[in-house]
Amino acid sequence: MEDESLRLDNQVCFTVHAASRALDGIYRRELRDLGLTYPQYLVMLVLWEGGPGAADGRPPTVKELGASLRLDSGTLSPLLKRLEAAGLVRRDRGVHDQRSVHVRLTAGGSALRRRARQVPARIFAATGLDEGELTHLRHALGRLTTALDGALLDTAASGAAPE
Amino acid sequence: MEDESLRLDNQVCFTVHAASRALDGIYRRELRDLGLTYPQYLVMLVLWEGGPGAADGRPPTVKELGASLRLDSGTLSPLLKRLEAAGLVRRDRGVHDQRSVHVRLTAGGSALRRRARQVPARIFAATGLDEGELTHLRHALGRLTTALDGALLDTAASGAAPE
DNA sequence: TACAATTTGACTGTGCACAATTTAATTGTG
DNA sequence: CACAATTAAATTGTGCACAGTCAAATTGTA
Repeated sequence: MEDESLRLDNQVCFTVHAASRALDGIYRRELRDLGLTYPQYLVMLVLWEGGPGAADGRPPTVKELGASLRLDSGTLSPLLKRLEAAGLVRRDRGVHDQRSVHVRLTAGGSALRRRARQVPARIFAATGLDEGELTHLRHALGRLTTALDGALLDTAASGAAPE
Repeated sequence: MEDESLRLDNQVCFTVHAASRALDGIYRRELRDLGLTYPQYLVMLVLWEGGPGAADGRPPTVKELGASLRLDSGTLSPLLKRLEAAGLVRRDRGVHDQRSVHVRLTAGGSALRRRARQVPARIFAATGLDEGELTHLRHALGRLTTALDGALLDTAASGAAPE
């Protein structure tokens, strides 16, 4: 047989994967009435909060949205177009820098916030965990993600050491 | 402002999502040489273990594979076709039940196991967590997934209670 | 045997995620 | 001003995930 700890990390990876999909399933159900998917909901959350540049009155760019949610343009561009088609956001080229696309809520997009208010409570209930467990889980996953991102930066090095 | 615990669960959901993607990125790097994606690697792991019906000498069906990995045929069918195209597995209709498709390793698929042996250790190292933390995380995520799956079964009920 | 119900897997369409490339606009430098 | 380098989005292609639908095969029952 093999080292138990090696088996263990596979299982952890699997449970992270499974939990992510289970969470996606719950959000799918809770957001169906709002016509949103989970990633779309995340984008709307950021916009409802005022966006990454909430300090300024300026609406956030695609790049800023992507940075705060860790999504790239290949994911965000079509997603934002769908939100625009649904009448929830507007996309306008920047005045100063024509490369930038600023994303702002429409009246309909802002109005949706009220209907989305009950979503977190329902998700919280579905998790079956209490506040302390969620906090602990959040910290553990945060450390995990930070470590993984760090490991991913050391790309070229750490070549396959034989044996 | 709002209840802090409501904010918290959104963050947990986000960290699960983020951790899942970070993990996917690490696996992408570690499995590139083997020509596998993470879900494909999971399928190969199950097959290397002998499959869900390891007790019998019988190779597992697509349905059995899906049950053990929580993947449905819409995901598994094309995935297995890619593994077959890569020469790693063979798919044969069952003799007794022509509806079933049995999946078995080819010689190449079995041989790949040796090259994949070092993968778990590298992933384990990349997580930056020790065995105890991984165990704890695994249990917490397991409870979370179980609760979410349970909540997902109570679909029709729990209608939107207003107020 | 004939037929309805169930089971199984494939197929289609939508959407997320990421890598790689492309295009357009800006900035820096001579 | 001209031109190279950089930056921002969009686009393309591959693959995962799931809902919904479909066809084929089996099973149960009359």
